Amino acid sequence: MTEKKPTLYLIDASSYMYRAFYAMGQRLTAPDGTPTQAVYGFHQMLQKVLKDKKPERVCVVYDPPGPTLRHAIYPDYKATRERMPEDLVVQVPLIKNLVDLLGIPSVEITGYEADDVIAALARKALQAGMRVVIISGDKDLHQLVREPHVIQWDPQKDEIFTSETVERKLGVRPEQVRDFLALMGDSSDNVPGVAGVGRKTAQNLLRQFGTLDQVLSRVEDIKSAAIKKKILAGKEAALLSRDLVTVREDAPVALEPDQCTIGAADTKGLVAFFQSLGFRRFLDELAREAGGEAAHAAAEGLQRRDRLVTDEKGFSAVLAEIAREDVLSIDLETTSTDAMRADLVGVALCWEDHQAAYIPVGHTGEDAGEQLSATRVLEGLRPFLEGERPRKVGQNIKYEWVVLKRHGVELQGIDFDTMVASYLLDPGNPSHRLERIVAEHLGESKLRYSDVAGSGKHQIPFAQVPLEKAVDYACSDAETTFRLVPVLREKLQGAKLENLMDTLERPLIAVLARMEHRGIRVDAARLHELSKVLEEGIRKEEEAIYHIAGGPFNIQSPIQLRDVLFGKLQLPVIKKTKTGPSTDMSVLEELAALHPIAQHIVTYRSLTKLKNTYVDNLPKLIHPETGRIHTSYNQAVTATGRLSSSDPNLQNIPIRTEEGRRIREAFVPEAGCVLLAADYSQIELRIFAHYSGDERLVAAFAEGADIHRRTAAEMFGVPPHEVTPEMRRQAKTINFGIIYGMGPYGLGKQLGISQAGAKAAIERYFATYEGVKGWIQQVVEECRERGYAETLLGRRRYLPELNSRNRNVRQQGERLAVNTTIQGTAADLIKKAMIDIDDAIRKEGLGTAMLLQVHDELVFEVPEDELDRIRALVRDLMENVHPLSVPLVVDMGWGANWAEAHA
DNA sequence: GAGCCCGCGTAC
DNA sequence: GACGTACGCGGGCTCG
Repeated sequence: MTEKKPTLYLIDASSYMYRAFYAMGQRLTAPDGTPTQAVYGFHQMLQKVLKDKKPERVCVVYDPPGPTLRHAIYPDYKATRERMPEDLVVQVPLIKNLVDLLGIPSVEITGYEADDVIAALARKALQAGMRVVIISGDKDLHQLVREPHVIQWDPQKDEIFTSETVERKLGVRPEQVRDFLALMGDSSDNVPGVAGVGRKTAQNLLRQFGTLDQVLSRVEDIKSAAIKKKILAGKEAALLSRDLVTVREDAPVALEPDQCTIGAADTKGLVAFFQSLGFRRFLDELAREAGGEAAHAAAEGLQRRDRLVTDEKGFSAVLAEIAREDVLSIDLETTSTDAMRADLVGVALCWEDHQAAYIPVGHTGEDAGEQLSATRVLEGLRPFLEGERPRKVGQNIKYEWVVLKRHGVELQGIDFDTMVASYLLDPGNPSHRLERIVAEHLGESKLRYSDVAGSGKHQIPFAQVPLEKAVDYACSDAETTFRLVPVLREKLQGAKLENLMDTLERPLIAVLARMEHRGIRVDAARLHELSKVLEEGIRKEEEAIYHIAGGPFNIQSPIQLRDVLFGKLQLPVIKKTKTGPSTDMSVLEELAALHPIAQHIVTYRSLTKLKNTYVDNLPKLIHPETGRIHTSYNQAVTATGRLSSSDPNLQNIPIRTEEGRRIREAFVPEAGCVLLAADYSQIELRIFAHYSGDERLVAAFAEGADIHRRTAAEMFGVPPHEVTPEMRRQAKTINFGIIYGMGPYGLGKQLGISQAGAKAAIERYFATYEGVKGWIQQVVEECRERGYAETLLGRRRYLPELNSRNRNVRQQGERLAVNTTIQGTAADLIKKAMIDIDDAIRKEGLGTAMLLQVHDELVFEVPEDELDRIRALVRDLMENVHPLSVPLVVDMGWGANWAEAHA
């Protein structure tokens, strides 16, 4: 039996600090706001090493602050590196503290990079007869690999680097890595390498000559004259680069491999440490594994105390406590994510950190046992829910509002919504789910819905979830929401977003809830008739298409359609998508000149679109009890601040075509009412004029001119009455294109003119409106400096694109800067108008209901005798929502359906 | 069969 | 690669 050689694990700290910092995908923070994601990720990495390898000898190696020997050789070494982000800088001492608390030895030597210290320690270990595992993802360290004695391992990607894997990855053996990097250079460390020699050439040279020295001494043997020339010219640079990339083994390390044993962890210290950073998961683990009394106590302290309330006694105790509180977090558990169809299953409440209560009212699982009735619970809670106090907070509390309203309770005193707050802090983030918000702002992981109810087809209704799990889940929702409130409020304050929250988004919640709850009446019979008409039209188009194509096929299948158009019929490919030739509208329009099938496909598409998306689906969404359609308005989706609408989306109901308008005819008012549509005329262009301050643009709006006609007249140098429809169309396209940041290419495509012609048109536009160009440049620059676009009411959207080194990405950022400022301001204004109008309607006790918002349009259901009053009120509040340097103008129409209201 | 992506088309 | 913001449909692919 041979004694197993001990192994020394050398951890390259910087590598994992940076990676954890950037790779988490989300920003974690401690309760006090300190960023923590690098600490979190670093600890995860350490745990993986400790658990998987149970190492006896470990050493964490840090990079020292300040210059190293390499800077003496080459002052520009790592000169292109950006400085360590401040959010990471503050985490470095935390990480060092963590390593010490865990009892893991560490070393840092002034003037020597971690790589060099690792090499020196590795050499010592080999001499002592040990094996070495280098823990790092860094390719510079590949040069030290000498299996079986030295290997490199990246625990995060679980990648092991041996001679073989290094060769597969880089195309050279580990001992050639330094020469390889010396030849090709390393842009991340600003190592120059030989100009003109890249990865491939470097590989080929080393394959032929073995080492850099051989390459340089046998330069005459290089076959390619061009490469020979580059090597001769770059000899100095190559030698310098080799000095830079070579890991040296002579760092003065006092620490001996034998001393690198893990000491006892300071459990008490770790508990305090994890507690201060809010790492509940690690605390739990510590309590489970270390079993220290202190850890148990601490985990206990952070552990929620959940109360399950199933009887009158428990419920009255809860009510008595709530009565004394200022803030109440509420989360309803129900049978559906659709608030208009949801029945109550339970109520979770929280009014104190780390404590929550769950009151089941509709559990049907085997373990359900005694429960209070929904009616009883709502009656008991009513005074608190319908009063201003306690103030109510929730995650997407609009949902609670609608469900409660359907259960006869009108929620008042909404104080805060964590979803909305998270959205305001970073509207570009695609998720504002509670689980993600908790991870980002509390640094905790949370029980997920799928953890208790399963997912996919295994998902069970919440009512059947075992009560114990249900309590845990519901309480965790209510309680984390409660604790998020002060954290998010402070962050809103820090970002100057508190006012936007308090005066716009929060008051909007109840307005939207009322709109959703009210819904809009839809004439199903009318849609049914339309469906038949469309069906007949579709049948005819199908027939024509099959006839031309010489047989039936699925026109809705892009693959089959491509086959017919570009295979069978040999039509030219105009445009390509990722997967093949495009068949979209712009392509078919071009093909229409060449072949009759194209027009039929366009018509077929438009008819099936209307039928499938709208006509046949809207009736399915009519609520059985109200006979109306209740869309959901999402307040936390768009990057610009607009609302979005879904289930169904009532913000993209057709209007531009005749058949499309037939669909709007099916949206009708209640008997005795009319539908009133009020839309802002050219709101985005007006905002653009306001911001740019361009005198002619402002004057045009001040005079009430037809802006597209005016633009055409100015650009083409003709009097307004001589502007042709074609000229006006071009001007209109440019007006919109400018807001979207459209370039000559896009404008040319859109107008069907040459790119040169489009370029000239844009130049004419800028010459006409002299203030525009300057404002665009100014707003882009401001956004770049601040890091975000800002709207009139202070809404922010972060635009990291503006500092990208990639030109395309940067230009994209510039378009976003302009467009978000405009679009987001329009969103601010109509949201404020909605709040003002809702207020006025309620104050005056009117019977009118706001039903829909379509970005620049509001739709109301108005009792006939209120129409005059409402028209005046809506116009006044919309037009005077906020003073701008141009007037805001509202167009209105009304009638017996939504189409008529637009006439 | 569920879940996801793609191409496409509707709105502002 | 080139014009911003959304939602949702049908086809078709992947995965279990």
